[in-house]
Amino acid sequence: MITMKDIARKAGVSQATVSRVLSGTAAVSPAKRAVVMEWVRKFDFEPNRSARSLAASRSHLIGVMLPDLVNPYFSEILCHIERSAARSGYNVILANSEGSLRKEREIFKSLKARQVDGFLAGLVSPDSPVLNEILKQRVRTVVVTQDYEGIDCVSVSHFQGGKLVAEHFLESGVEEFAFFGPEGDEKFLGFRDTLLNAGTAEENIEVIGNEDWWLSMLNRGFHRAREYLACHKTDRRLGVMAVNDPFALGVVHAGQELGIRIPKEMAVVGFDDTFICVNTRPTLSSVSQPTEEIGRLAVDILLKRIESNADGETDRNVCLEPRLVHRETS
Amino acid sequence: MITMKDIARKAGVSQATVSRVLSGTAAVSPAKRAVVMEWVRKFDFEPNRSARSLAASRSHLIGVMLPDLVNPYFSEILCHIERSAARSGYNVILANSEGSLRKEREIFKSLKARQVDGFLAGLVSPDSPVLNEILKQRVRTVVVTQDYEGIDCVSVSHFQGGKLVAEHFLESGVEEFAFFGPEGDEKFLGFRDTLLNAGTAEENIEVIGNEDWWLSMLNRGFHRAREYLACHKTDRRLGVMAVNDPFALGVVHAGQELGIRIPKEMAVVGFDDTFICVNTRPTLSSVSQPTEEIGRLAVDILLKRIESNADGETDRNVCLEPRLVHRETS
DNA sequence: GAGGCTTGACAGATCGATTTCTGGGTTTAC
DNA sequence: GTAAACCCAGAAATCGATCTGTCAAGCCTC
Repeated sequence: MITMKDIARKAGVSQATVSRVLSGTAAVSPAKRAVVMEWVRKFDFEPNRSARSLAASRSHLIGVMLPDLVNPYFSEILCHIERSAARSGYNVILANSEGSLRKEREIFKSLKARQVDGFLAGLVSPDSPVLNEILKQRVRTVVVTQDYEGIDCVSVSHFQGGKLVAEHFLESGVEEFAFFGPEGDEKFLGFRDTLLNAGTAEENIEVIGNEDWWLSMLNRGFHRAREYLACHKTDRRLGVMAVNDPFALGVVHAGQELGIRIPKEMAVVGFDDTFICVNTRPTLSSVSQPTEEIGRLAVDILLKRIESNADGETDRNVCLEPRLVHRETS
Repeated sequence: MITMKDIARKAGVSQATVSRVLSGTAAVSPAKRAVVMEWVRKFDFEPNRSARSLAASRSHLIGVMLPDLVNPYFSEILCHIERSAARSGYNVILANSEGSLRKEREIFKSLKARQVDGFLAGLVSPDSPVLNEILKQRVRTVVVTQDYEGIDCVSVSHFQGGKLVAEHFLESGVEEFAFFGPEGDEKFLGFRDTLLNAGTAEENIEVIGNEDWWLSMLNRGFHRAREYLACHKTDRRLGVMAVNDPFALGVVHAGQELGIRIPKEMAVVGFDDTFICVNTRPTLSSVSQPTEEIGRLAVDILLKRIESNADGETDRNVCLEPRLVHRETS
């Protein structure tokens, strides 16, 4: 392997000078700079990043931890994160917590040991043990898709999203309501609050799938939905809100199999407005989140923290507005 | 930051001993080992990976380069790669080439500088400039989803996949054929070969979307399909094979908008059999690729190369068989 | 109990960069 | 004309681990 020392010897300068030329941290005379650059080009030299990280204690690496990689919502965010990071000369080290708090902790620990300059994390739940670490400022982190006090966050108000869906259902004459997803989810709270405030009776709001629902979302969603719908015969119009699009698709699919007419007898609204929505029949109504903006902003905020060493400042908490995209399932 | 030296001092042993305990490379007496481990736990110590990489010239990092992250096919593979790697104590550094040869080269160069122990790469095309680098064994690489001579590859025979679709179309009385995707694609070759061998006239086989089709696949697919179908009125049954599922969905969607009955007037088959297929109406026929196996095998092969230092051996070229999954669009 | 072998542990070199310290040579200032 | 300021560049320390060389201690064996 070719090192800076080699370049220095070839160019007849000291190693320090080569370093200065490459990192641009200090002035070097044009003449020497040119000689160095020539040899750098000749050998197609790239400085060893491990050595660089060690010496400078900056890795130009950001850790990205997400609870799921197959859900297109996270894929999209990941994609935009990677792009923004690459543009700024950072690489992304990816880890999937698969919805497990244990893995979340392990990942944090191991990536911290990798000297990542910062984290972008979609957390599994508000009970996540890594929240403490983040709060203690042990690792620079921007949380994506959730919103916590005292931490940099880029999120969409899920509460607001739930509210939008509830309002939409109420306007369109839905009388019974179901939420497919975990009860503690903000969007459910927004959904329920709005319904209750509008005078809906508590017993007309049901929650399905309140256990660990992350893995094999799709089949689970479909099967739970079929189960539920099969024994829930009624002639009042049902409105189902799902925790995400794949789940909503499972519900639609199950409904179709059982001969339930959509949206006449049952309205379904998903969440995240992933690209699936427009490519399914009927097209799926969903709550849209600006994934590009989320990814881009998260990286921006994190890099600003990193590069200005601005830890003391108050948290930059960006909350974007969701939008209900009304399509054929509602 | 707490280092091995600190642990050594606390435990009253030398740094080397701490290193041995942690990496298990040499024997240490149970007594000392216990003392060391105690302090490691007490401080929740993790050795600095940059330093470790530098000294051992092993990073336990693998670079994953894919041409697209939004297409669920790649998401799934990525997900399985990440999981397998994590299980073996490796982290994944992710880069998206976005279908650009220039980016592919840059990514390779920069990740090589990061001292990755190896690469998993889905290449953009057989002209990719990084193929040379790989062949020269400059970087240990396993190519996923394509098959090249003299390189470790894990792939599915796309040719065979195309053949399956062609046979399926022929059996079900399709008379005109279209392929949505780049002409050079192996699956198209398999598709066309089979058709020609069966006596189909060349002018009944059309290729649409022969330019750079990677970006914003979906809208492109839909619009191109609508364009094509609108001016392609005929009463002979049309069979469309698409280069991937999102693209196929675009075709279905376009067909529906134009009032074309599916599968009666037009049969559509996608590729990759991603989870979208079963969650769209009509359900989408597709050629299935075992993404889990691909991801797992790719990691296995790469790690075996890395850990046994077995560079000289012949390439391990795994070619998996595709399977046609027949659903409602055909 | 002397010599050979194994085992355990330390000191120190090393990996390949960054960065501080230092000093020679120039320019600016008064 | 001398002092102060400044710019460049080299030597050497440093980052935090791994790994080699060395030596002491313990255990057999004869």
